[in-house]
Amino acid sequence: MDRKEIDLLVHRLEVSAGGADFPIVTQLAERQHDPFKILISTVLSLRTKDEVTGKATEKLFRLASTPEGMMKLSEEEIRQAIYPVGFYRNKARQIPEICRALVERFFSRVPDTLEDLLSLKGVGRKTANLVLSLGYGQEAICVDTHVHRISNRLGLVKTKTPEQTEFALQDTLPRCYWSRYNTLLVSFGQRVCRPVSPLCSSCLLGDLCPRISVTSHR
DNA sequence: AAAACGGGGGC
DNA sequence: GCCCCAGTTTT
Repeated sequence: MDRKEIDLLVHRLEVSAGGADFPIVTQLAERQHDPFKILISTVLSLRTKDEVTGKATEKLFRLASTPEGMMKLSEEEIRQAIYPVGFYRNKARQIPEICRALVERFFSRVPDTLEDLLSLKGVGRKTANLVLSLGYGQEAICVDTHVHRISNRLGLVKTKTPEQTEFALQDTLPRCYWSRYNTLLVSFGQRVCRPVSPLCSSCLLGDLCPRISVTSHR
């Protein structure tokens, strides 16, 4: 795919995804420039729907809004605040640990490099790249299941794992699109090009989509 | 009753 | 690479 086709693809994705008035885009924008909030809400969001995690994040931040405060919360307090995100074993336990690590190792600040972020227990490539992209305004490709699935569905990459997708997209997409592509594909993936029963009738990709029986592969 | 959900860790 | 984790909603 050459530069012109990529430009067109990104533009059509933008239109199909509903542009800036899509709730997720708005929500993400509101959290911008607060890396700590982005980090915590992303940990909460793992395998959980976004509307749920948005509310949970607000409730949790009402209890404590800094790493110092949050590391003192008990698992039970956190569990109550973040209901019903699920996966409490991981989340309610990891959040104070992450906060403690921030305080002890990073002067109570969220790191702004991939390596430092990945050193936090419970933070993987998806979370780390989202913090870089949204929290620090760096161009970073953040690959979740939506980005992985659709990038392959569109034939943009041919990869097996999310990590391979991340590197393949770095080779394929011009850097100026990296962060935009993240947000776009998440909206597009949740709203239009869903894992099952995709809404092809309201998709505007047209001939840019291979349209090989959409149900036959992810 | 299954599958799905902005994954990550341990091995 | 594979397996485990584990709660709520959607199909």
